[in-house]
Amino acid sequence: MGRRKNFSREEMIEKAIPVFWKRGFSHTTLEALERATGVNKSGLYSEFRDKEDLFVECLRYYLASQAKRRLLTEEPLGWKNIETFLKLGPHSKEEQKGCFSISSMREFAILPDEAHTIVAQSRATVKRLVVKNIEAEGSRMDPESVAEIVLVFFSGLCIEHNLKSRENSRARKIESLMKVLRSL
Amino acid sequence: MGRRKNFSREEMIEKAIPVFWKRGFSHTTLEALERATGVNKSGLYSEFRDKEDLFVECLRYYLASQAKRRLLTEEPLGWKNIETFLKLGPHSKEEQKGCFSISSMREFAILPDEAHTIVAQSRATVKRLVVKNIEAEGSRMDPESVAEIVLVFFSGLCIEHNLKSRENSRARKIESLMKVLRSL
DNA sequence: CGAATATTGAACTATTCAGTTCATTATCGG
DNA sequence: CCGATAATGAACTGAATAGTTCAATATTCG
Repeated sequence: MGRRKNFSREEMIEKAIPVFWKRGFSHTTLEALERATGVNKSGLYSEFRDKEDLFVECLRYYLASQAKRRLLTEEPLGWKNIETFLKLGPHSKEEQKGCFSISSMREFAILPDEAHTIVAQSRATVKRLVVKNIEAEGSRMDPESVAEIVLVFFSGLCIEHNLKSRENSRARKIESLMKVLRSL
Repeated sequence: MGRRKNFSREEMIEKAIPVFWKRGFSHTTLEALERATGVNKSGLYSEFRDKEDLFVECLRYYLASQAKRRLLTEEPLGWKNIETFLKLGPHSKEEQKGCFSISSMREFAILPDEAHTIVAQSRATVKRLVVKNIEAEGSRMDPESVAEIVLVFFSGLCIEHNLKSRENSRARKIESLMKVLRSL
């Protein structure tokens, strides 16, 4: 045997995500990725086909790790989960604002179809979970319709993280929506 | 006198908008701008300081032209205007999906502060108009809160235009929300 | 026409960046 | 310690791209 790797694929992905997240695909340079991961181009290209491949893997990994948070599967199902999803789903760190997946939608025009597919799939899954939580509350309105409202609102929240608004203003918006939803 | 210009600043801006809108600032090349405007670099740089300057002017122009549509000031004020705003505000053309202003939010990290200011201002104006329309309906809920829901929902709708969903699915979402709002 | 003025296109520069190559260095098992 | 193997860093390549310059060309007014 020879020398062992001292970085893992997973570590690289984890460290690359904030870079892509903040700067977008187009504006992220290989140099920035080297700096963030601590792995130079040689290592980078030994592990990933190219920048695009790394990006897609980041997206995949991000969505998987979001799913692991189980924001929408906590028992008992209901409005509380949806509120948590809206409050804790979008991130607020300087390097990671909103949702990586929603942010990358803006670049679909220049991203491979795969990115599109991954995001669409994850979106479908989230929607199903939201529907389940609404059904559990037995609302008078059609759960599908309410779920769609929640998802669009989530996307809006995420993208608005780019605006310099205060944390409590976001919380207030979520509370307003939740008040409306619970009254249905 | 000498030869007259055969392009106007305004024409250039109008033709540049779809390019920036579709590809984003970062991924838009000068060559693409030359092709779209029919004006070559010389002319381009005689009229604008640089690519960034042109982008900011596009943003400004876009927001002014959106305002001119008066989607939210049609008398009588009320839910109907808000519905129109949600339905007709976001565009659906291949080159112009959603809202140019919302889309450019994704690139705030690499755009001049001016872009941020312009968008924030326009947003404040739109919010005030939405509030007025809600007040006109005399809803039981706080108009400010409802307006915020509408704006976040609008942002969400715009960004979701990047997804390949059908036109009628968008219409359905808007109708669901309007049904909820009118019931408040 | 001719002087004045403006546009245009093309060539040029300098920089940035994705991606490649390779010689050097480190670490492994035996 | 040795031979095998793999990571590493640095130099390199080629293409793309923002921005500049300027000579050639077109248009205007008198």
